[in-house]
Amino acid sequence: MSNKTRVRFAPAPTGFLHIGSARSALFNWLYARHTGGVLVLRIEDTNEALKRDEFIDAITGPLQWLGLDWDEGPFFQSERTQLYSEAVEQLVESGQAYYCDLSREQVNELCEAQGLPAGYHGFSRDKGLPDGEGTVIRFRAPDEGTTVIDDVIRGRVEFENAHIEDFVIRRSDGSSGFLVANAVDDHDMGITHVVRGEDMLSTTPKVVMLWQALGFGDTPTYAHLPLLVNEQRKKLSKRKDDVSLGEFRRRGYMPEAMLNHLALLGWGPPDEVEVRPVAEIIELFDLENVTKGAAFFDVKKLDSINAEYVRAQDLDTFISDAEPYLTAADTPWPAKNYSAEVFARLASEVQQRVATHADTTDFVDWVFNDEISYDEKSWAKGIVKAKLVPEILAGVIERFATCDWEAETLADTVRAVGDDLGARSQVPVRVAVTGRNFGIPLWDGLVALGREQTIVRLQATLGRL
RNA sequence: GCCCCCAUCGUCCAGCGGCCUAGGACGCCUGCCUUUCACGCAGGUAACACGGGUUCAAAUCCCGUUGGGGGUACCA
Repeated sequence: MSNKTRVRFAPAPTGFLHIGSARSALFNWLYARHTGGVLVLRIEDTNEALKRDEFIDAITGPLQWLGLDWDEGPFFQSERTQLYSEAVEQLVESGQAYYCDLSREQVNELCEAQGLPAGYHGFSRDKGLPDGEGTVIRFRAPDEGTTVIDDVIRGRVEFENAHIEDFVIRRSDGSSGFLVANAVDDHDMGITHVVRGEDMLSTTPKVVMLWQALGFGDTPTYAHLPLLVNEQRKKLSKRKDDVSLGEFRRRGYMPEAMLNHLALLGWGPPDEVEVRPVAEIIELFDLENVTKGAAFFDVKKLDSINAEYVRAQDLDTFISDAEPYLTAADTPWPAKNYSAEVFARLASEVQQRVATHADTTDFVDWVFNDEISYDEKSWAKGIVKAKLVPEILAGVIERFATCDWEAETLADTVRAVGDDLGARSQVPVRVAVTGRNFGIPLWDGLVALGREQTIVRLQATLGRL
């Protein structure tokens, strides 16, 4: 094997991929690409309950969406159990592991009876118990010395061996635990750098102990990434936090923007240019520059980055990316009202204003919907607080009845009405016709809406005053 | 409880002993542009957790305190 960098992304298939895992995958990928190395995808399904096919797509789908490709795998730990069993066997034979028939409850009782703090305390260590039903195998963790992790991000981290109890490496159902699988696979797959979340830092000495006990030689280099946290500064949780990558995709975020934002969580380019092509991120990325402190995933920032990516699209791409949201089943307007031609005329103005493609509907709903609803704030600001509104609306209605129904004329007409009255006429008209006091330029939309419908809305508003 | 990690604007990142009266981005606020909004442009608000050292010099190094987080399973 060459001296190429080999990293791995090794998620447990526990449902949808969340942004924390995606960030780990991304940093592994960036490092692999930056160094011209290899990214291995490994599914850690050592637990019987995790071996479910539908969970695999939940991992690979989002990775592909983000554009994170892997070079080897996916490998499934559930298909490699023989290797783990052999390793466990080797440890038992060499006296570095032993059988134990104590249940968790029994362990707790023993602790209490002997006045010991909670923990295992090697109760069965020297009993020479045989294998049997309900028996587990525990690793004989060294009692003295320290296990040192030279972490690329955190520096030297020391664990006193005395603090590490004899942990289970084979469960009572005969399956091997994740720690052995981890050591065996990282060794077998020639992993040179283990890049993962900081929540794994505490288990690292256990894996290192196994690694040494199995005679694997030098361990990989470790790099523990800062955690992604929620507003309460707690590790992101699937249950409590809004973290599904698929959900962000559904909400219309672009994968490039998501990737860009994720890359900025725990890392920053030396030149402080944040929004940039992935090729440049790869070029500039390095594990050495990864931050130590936990980072909060701020959707506001994502919105801003996404908006920048959207604005940078060429018009046709923007239109085709927005199209699914405009023709979805849940649009605010009846499907039959939608016109791709009309949208195409309004698209460039919409593109400048949306944060995501999904937002597109908010800017054109008034054109395609039969009726509008007035936004409360807009009504207050654009109608209640504006002056001469009845006069403006009446004036516009009168002239709209007969003027050319063409964008420039409509703009001039509204302006003229305002000028004649010495008032600002656009906002009241805008609220009357769209329901809001902000949005794309009115005129092309009005052309599409039609003279009749426009006048109906202006009169309806006048009627409400 | 025990073990481990972390600590610069509200948020994300820069700073790796002097260039820092701490820089950029997002957010927020103001102005310009524009008879809407947005974009763009010009400004503004806002941070080195605290206490001791070390040093001619500390946001940067060391120790402690406080605060936050992670781990403590026959989950990964």
